[in-house]
Amino acid sequence: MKELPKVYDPKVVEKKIYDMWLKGGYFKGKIDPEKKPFTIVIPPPNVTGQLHLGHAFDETLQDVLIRVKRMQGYAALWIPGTDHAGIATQIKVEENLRKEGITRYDLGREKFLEKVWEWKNRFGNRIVEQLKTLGCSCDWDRERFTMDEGCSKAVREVFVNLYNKGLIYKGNRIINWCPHCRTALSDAEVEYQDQPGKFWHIRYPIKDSDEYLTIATTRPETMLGDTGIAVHPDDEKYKHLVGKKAILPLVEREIPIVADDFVELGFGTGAVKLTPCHDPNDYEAGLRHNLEQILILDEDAKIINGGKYNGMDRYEARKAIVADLEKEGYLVKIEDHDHNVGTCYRCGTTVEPMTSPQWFVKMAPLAKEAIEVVKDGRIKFVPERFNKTYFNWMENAHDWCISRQLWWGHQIPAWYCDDCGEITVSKEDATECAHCHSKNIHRDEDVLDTWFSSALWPFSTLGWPEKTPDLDYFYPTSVLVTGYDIIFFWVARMIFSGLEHMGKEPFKTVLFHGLIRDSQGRKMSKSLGNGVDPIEVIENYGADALRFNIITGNSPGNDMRYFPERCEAMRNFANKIWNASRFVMMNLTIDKNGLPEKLELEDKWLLSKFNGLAKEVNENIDKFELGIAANKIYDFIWDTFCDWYIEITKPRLNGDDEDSKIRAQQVLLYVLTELLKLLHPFMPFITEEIYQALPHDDEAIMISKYPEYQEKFNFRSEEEDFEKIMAAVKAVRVRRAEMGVPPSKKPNLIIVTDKKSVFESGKVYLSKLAYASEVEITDKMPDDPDKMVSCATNDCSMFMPLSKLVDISKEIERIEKEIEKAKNVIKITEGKLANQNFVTKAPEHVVNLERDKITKANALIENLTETLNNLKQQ
RNA sequence: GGGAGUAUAGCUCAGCUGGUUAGAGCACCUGCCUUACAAGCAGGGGGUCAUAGGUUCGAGUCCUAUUACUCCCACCA
Repeated sequence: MKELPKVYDPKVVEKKIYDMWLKGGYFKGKIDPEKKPFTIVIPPPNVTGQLHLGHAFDETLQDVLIRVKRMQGYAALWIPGTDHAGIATQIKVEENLRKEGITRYDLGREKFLEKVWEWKNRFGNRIVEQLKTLGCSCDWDRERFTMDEGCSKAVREVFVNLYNKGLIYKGNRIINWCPHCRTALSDAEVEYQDQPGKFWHIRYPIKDSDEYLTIATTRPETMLGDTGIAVHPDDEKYKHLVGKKAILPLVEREIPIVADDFVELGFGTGAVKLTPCHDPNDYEAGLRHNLEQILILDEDAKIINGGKYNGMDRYEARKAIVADLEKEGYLVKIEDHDHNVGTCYRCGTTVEPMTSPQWFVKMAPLAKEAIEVVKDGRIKFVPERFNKTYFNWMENAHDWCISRQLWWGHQIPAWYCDDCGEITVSKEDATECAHCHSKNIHRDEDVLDTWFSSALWPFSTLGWPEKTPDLDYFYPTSVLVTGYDIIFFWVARMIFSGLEHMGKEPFKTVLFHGLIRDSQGRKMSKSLGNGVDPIEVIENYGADALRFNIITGNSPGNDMRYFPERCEAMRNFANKIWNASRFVMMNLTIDKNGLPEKLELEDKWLLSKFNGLAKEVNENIDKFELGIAANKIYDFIWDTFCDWYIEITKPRLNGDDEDSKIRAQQVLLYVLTELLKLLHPFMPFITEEIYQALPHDDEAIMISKYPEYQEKFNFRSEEEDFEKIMAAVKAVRVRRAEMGVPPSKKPNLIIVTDKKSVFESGKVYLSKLAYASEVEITDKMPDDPDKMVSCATNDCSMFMPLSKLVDISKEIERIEKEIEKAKNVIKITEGKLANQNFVTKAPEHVVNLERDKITKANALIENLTETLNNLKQQ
């Protein structure tokens, strides 16, 4: 048998094991008509990013699921890949260029893209390697990238299909513009923050009148684009002004006053300036009232069409305009006013709403079935509460702005004809206008939103638009595991995309997890410097410890705090398994795994307990309660297997009964192996390492069969009998601890019981567990009980000649207390049973449990009273 | 303005469809190096399950209200 070191060292093991798996080809997802498919697609991390704890969490959940399913006999496939992450990556490369003092415009599109590809090739592998150190069992041969050939093909296919169906259109509509990234953003990419601001009250004179209207605004510079004023139709204060014109201060433009009920009565001054090009509400109102659209900001948020303010930055212009308004007497007052400011989710810059010619996906027709599919359960969200969030978003989603003024990404497959002005959209690169056949065409410069390609991930990774066997077999995927923070960005869009292009939902279940926060509950971020590098954790504690830390104590959809100390506890657990396995190996003289015909009471107890564990763990996993499952395995290994069963086998292994010795080994080996299998998805490395060192049937634990409930191991009565022995052992230990007797002091132990045969079967190990020199099992009380220390359970009274150590009066007191306690239990229970309602309405087994409780308590009282009387006789 | 979540031991959290005396890890206290493991073993202390009502034979678990914190969504200029 192999000699194992005393302390488990993950560092030497993990790399070796991972290579072994790779070599075995166990990660490969293979089409097998005999098997059911189980598919997961990885949420593709940014190709140039590096692993953070959030990924580690996400990937660990997926790896646990995929490993379990693989072991359960499914054709498991986990498709890995990375995302080109349009804005994020482009920003990084641009930042890098800035260090050299150049911008992307200096390089030009083509050269710049070369740089990005270089960057991608340089860092693209980093995160993949990091996933491997975590133990992810992805099918690396199928690794994909959202800008690889296949994905590009899928993107074009989708774009053209949707365009032809009228679900993609180009329009000059109001969008969110990030002046820093110099691109349009979708609604989802804008983060709103409450910021302290001001309310500037400005006086707008009415034409041909001495009257004026006062209007409050948080963005005075936008007045340059004002083309109207709205008041509520029922607002008595302003009714007479509707239809008249106001003179826009500073600009001197005449603008109409209109009535529109989007104006909220009683808010602000009751009059709203309308800037159709720079506010979504005003845009709509402008359309309703046929107002002129004047764009006053350019790509850098500098003023255009603003006369003397032209060229000023938006904030500079704000200052200048406020100063001018004041100078000319238009400024009524300035109030403090907090308001919600939209910021770019990538760079944090305040975005400007503005009209701009962009591409959009029409949401309403796509949303319909996307809502249906979750409502009717074809897609299940775990936890269910995210349904509501999802419905709310889907029902109200505006059209999705998909064009980005970036260079890194999928360039939009649309060509404009310089002759007839029509648009040609095509899967292949167009060479002529589809309308007038002019060769005089140029391609749209813009690229698509990153999430446009991510939305196709569940089928583009399987080969779509080709009709591949993979697609046929593995789609729809089984589970999608992701954080609730990208439900809109990604999950929602995958759902309508899958339905639209595949005609089938992209996954059956979505498992949402929460965010990992730091130990104080704060979000981990670069600026706070509170991020935890999982790679560092793996180096210190091992991937298994990290995985187990993350998995346990977490429930779906809830955020969790990360405590480094917990990794220590999990490393200790790994070490515990390691040493338990060492113990088994050290005592092993057999070289084959298999259970004996004959089983002792404790063997049956262990097998029966394990059987229950396997049942529960499978159930928990089916319900995605991975944390609970992991905890149960932890408890079983540590408590049931190590602290009880291993201790019990020691006398057998060191004893003279060769037959019993072998049988103990067989049970030890069998249960240890099964436990390792049960644990393997959670702690893949250490379980594989140990499995390889044990006599084993399968090539690798990761392709062995996942344990499940087996009726033949259901030994209920043996379980109960053995627990009687456990109770006795615990009672002795408590008594000794109370008296402070060290384990080295080993007295005789007399067990008085009417269940002699049960206790007889525990005789081999009772002395060891109860620190006794010898154990006598009898149904007669000892002659001199008063000279002994005693304790009792429901099934026995026990005596130890340690009376010198104990104060008789104290002992009497203690026993009386115990009797009191037992009597109290009886009182409460009898009260319950006296309640006719309880007895008739509660299920029978519950009532029986209560009855049983009384019987047991009575037995205990009897045992205790007997002892007490003996003591008192002195 | 709408929606959701959380509130359980000193700390971090489990507790599924209501059913024995509410659990774990860490921390704490006592005693042990008992030849697998001191990264360990045995024992222990510590909780009116946020508050107030209600449903029920029975509530940490279901319902209603309240409080506190967190998050998401929304066009109050």
